[in-house]
Amino acid sequence: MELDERKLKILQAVIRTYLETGEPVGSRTISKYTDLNLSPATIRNEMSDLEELGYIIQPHTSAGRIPSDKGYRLYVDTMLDAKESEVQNLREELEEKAGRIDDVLQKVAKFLAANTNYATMVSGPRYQSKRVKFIQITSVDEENLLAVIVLDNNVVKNQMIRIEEPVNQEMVVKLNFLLNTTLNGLDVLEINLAVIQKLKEQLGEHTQVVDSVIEVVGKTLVEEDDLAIYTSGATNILKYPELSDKTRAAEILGAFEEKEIIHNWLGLPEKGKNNESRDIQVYIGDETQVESMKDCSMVTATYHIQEGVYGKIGIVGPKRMDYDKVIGTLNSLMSQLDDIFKEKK
Amino acid sequence: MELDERKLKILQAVIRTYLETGEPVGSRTISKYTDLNLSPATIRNEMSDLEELGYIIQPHTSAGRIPSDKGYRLYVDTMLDAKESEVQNLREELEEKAGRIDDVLQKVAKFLAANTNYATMVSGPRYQSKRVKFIQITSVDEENLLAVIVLDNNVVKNQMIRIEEPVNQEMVVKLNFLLNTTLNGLDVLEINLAVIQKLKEQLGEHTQVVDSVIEVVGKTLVEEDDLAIYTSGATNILKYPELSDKTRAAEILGAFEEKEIIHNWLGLPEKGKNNESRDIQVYIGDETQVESMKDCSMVTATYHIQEGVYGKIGIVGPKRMDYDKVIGTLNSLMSQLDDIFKEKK
DNA sequence: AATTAGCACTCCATCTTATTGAGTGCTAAC
DNA sequence: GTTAGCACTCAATAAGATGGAGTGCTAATT
Repeated sequence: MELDERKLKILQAVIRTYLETGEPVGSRTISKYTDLNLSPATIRNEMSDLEELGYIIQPHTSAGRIPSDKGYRLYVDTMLDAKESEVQNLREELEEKAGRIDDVLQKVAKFLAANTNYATMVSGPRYQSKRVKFIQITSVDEENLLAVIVLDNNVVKNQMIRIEEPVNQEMVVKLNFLLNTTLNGLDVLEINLAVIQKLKEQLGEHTQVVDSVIEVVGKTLVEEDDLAIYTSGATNILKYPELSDKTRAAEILGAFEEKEIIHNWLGLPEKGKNNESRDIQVYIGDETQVESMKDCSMVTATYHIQEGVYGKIGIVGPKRMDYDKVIGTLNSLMSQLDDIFKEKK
Repeated sequence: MELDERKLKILQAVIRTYLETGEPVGSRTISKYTDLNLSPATIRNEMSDLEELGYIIQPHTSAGRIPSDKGYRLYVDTMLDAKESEVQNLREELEEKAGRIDDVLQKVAKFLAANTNYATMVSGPRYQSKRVKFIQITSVDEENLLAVIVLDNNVVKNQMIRIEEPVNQEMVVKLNFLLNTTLNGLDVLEINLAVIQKLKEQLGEHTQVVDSVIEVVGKTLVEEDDLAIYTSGATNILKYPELSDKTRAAEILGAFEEKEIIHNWLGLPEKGKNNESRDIQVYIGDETQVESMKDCSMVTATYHIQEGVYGKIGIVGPKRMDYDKVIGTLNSLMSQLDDIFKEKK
């Protein structure tokens, strides 16, 4: 059996209607909905075929049909129109904040949650390689030194170093010189115990203070930056009866509290099809690879800050999410974001 | 009518039982539970009195009784035993992280949520006055200057400043000198447009670059630090039937996504009674002043990092929360925290 | 050969109606 | 003052009864 034009139209009608109502869709509804002018009986026959083909499902004998994962997939891959959306208003707000990337991303998450009524999450940019550009030790007061480290992606780290005894200016200069000559240009991944040990040796005569400074600087450099994850609208999940069952909702909402979990979600491998030109991916039901999300869908998109520096945005909702709108909004948002970051660069 | 010894005992029994079960408590249950050896009939009479006094409530005619807000309040104020709790294990984990206060606080939130099964929130320390200790402008590369600002509470701010044309070393030195002499020791609240204007004037000959540097430094100083709020276990709310009604749950959980709201909650005025010696406050039902929390209770505690620098910890659960355990845990945790921060200081 | 009307059948959702049982208040006895 | 006894109330649960949306099948129509 083949999917002819008419079956496709009917499938589309079933899905569209279901997306709106969340209720199983019957033949009579479709008969009225479409421009096909077919009687319910005919529709029934076609729907029976569509079920046999695996695109729709009957929750129970005398109910209408709802889309299967396979049905959604077909819909997402072939039946969506490109649409413009209302991202414009966000633009200027973002422009203003563009300095603080974390603010921008938080705002993006909020905006998306508010506009789509789904749960959203945004991961901060991951820098692929980080080289030391510049290190500076400064004496703040008698008890504290301040280490400021600039990486080549212009990320700044700083770390107070508590010291027992005051350090004289000469020593600070010497330390700065040594640290810079040794570490500059090194990838932070290359900075290990051996390098630190070597550093200490090079500084022939060295006090305990110097030791600890070098140690702290080394540690600061190596330390994992924590996952920057911004979420918003997690509670939107509760708006959809099919997800708001208490245990399931608790699982999903719980996951939204754990940055690591979110990070994993956003790290899902890309599916073959690329919708539009942007890196927008859709995961339906089991495709999310997460048991507790088997009744959800997730749409992800990738934004780029500069070559090799990117992060992801994800939107989680029920399978009957308004893919059209979500993808449209994401598309539009992505191009705005890329613009903003490009300017800034 | 007075609250005699026996009435108190019965009230206590009602509350204790209700805390465990969450179900209205009947006279027969109490009759068996207490060591009073009274028949259900007698208990009934006493309970009738207790209801008249406003300490307990009958949800409907033929149900048992549940504590009223007034009943809980009496219980919290007078009937709790001090108890030791299992905070010890947390200690060393915290010690290790003590450097990064935000990590510590996040961990505290998680620990409390996991241990109490309620929703928890922690606000980062608020510094009452912030004076500039030290400013340093450094030239990072041809396109960027880096401003590092240390406040007297040892909070470090830094800000990249993009510049059009390279700045020579001499100018940087001059800038540093000027900024430090003018701003050091000033409270950030005192740094307004006028001060910045004066700064510019003092620097007789000044290029546009210098202008922008001063502007950026000023802005960075004045900018509100964002609210540091850490939450955990919000979804625990769903575990309590009396709160997991969809709309109510959505409201509470939604609030947990908004830092401002949390911040307001934690800023509630203190109630008269102080439980134990620490600043532990209990807000029951309407006392939270938040409509959507009228079926919740909140316990807050204050931790101190140094003189005048403190933050708050809050635990939100159903009215029938295990006050005994929560307060015990908080008490113990607070003293641990205060210790840790003191050492670190 | 495709479409449609008609009809019997299924099954969920909803409403109605018992039934149960926990709990109370009251009265009279202890 | 305490308690046993009893009638009464009311939520929660269970057990039918009803209705309606929807299907699948068959036979008639185009």
